[in-house]
Amino acid sequence: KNLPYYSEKPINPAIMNSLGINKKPEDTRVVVAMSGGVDSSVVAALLHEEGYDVVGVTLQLYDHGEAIAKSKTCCAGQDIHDAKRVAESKGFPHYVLDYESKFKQGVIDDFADSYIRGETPIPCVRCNQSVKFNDLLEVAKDLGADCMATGHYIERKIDENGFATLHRAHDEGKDQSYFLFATTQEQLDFLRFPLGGQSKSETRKQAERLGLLTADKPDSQDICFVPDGDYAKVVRKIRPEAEKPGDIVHEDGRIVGQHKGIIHYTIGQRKGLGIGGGVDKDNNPFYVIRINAPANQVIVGPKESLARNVIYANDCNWLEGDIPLEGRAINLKFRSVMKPIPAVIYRDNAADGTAIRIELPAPQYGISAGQAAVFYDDNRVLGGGWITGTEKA
RNA sequence: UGGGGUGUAGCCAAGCGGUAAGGCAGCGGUUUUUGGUAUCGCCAUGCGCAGGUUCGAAUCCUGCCACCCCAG
Repeated sequence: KNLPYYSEKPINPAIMNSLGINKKPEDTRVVVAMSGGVDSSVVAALLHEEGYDVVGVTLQLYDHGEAIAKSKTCCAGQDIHDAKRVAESKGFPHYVLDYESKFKQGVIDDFADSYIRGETPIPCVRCNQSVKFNDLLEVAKDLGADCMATGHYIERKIDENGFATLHRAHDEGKDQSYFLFATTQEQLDFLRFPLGGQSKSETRKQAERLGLLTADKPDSQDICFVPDGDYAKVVRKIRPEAEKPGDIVHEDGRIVGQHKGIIHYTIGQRKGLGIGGGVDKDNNPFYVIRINAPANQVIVGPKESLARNVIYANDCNWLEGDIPLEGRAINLKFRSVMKPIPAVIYRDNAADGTAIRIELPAPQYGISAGQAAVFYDDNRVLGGGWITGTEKA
């Protein structure tokens, strides 16, 4: 499943429509994944304006009662109504699919279990990976679509051989490539990201020009299914047994405080530990260095103790022809908001072929298992994997 | 109850007669479709308590209290 995949038929740009399909727009059916926000609304309205056979689909992902009041959400409550009204106003069909149970199994449960293991999950990647680019994409195919478009800020380009490649968005501030590293070549062949080449402000302007009621909706942020920023509450609800208080242990072995339960912490975290001065000589702040889930301990230490120059990752997705065997120089992001840094990846032959070792020339801080390591060649997305551990060599 | 020491914000701590540094923690803002980081701002009308000296005391004096150490 993680083997490299190539399109059967290379695309000839000369005869393509704007979505890269060799048909007239009116004969091209495109399913637009509409979250209820500005971006996907614009995508749908724009394609409809171009004359495409647009079908809007919105997934209902989680509890609609609780989320209605929250403004920066997607895929629930008010957002579903907004998507529907955009479709109605433009006159293209729109469907709402109940994916609550799939979302719970594929995203929310994984989120909780990851925290319980002492990791730090990225539900947004899981969501793209499972519900959106797997399940919804299948639905789109069932609907007879030629492709599926989303409002993600990421660019899909056709290379000189006619194959689809992924690239960071032009609007660097909005680039979502970090959250889409798990997109497979097969999925990429079917997907379209019309906003990847434009800025958010352009999208807003288009929304206004098109008269969309979502034009002024705030950007979504935080985890969509966490209503008030209290993600621990979500974990607690699913796994009530998960929140056991325990010791905060200094890396030298001293017990320096009590924690509220491992799920409240992540590697690199400084705030919220409640450990005051006098523990160390210089009153330097403490950071979470490690989370020992079996012992129910949070291990803290000075910032230097966070330094790492080796990262291990597995379940890697590769969008380039060859899965790198050894010593491929790439640029790395292990956080959504960071400038890519140089690194070298080595394939781990001992594992199933999707595990790798990453070496960093300069140490980095606060890298947590459960997060993603995403690889770039300049702006091209080469793929990425899930961080399983780190090392100070 | 012989000797010595220390008592400054939740914690560490500077100041040693001129009107309370700094750090940690905490709180708030900014940044951000993950956690987090980073960054900016706020945070002691009062220095164990009570008197006294002085124009002026956390700083000097007296008494008391508390804790620590060494002797018992």
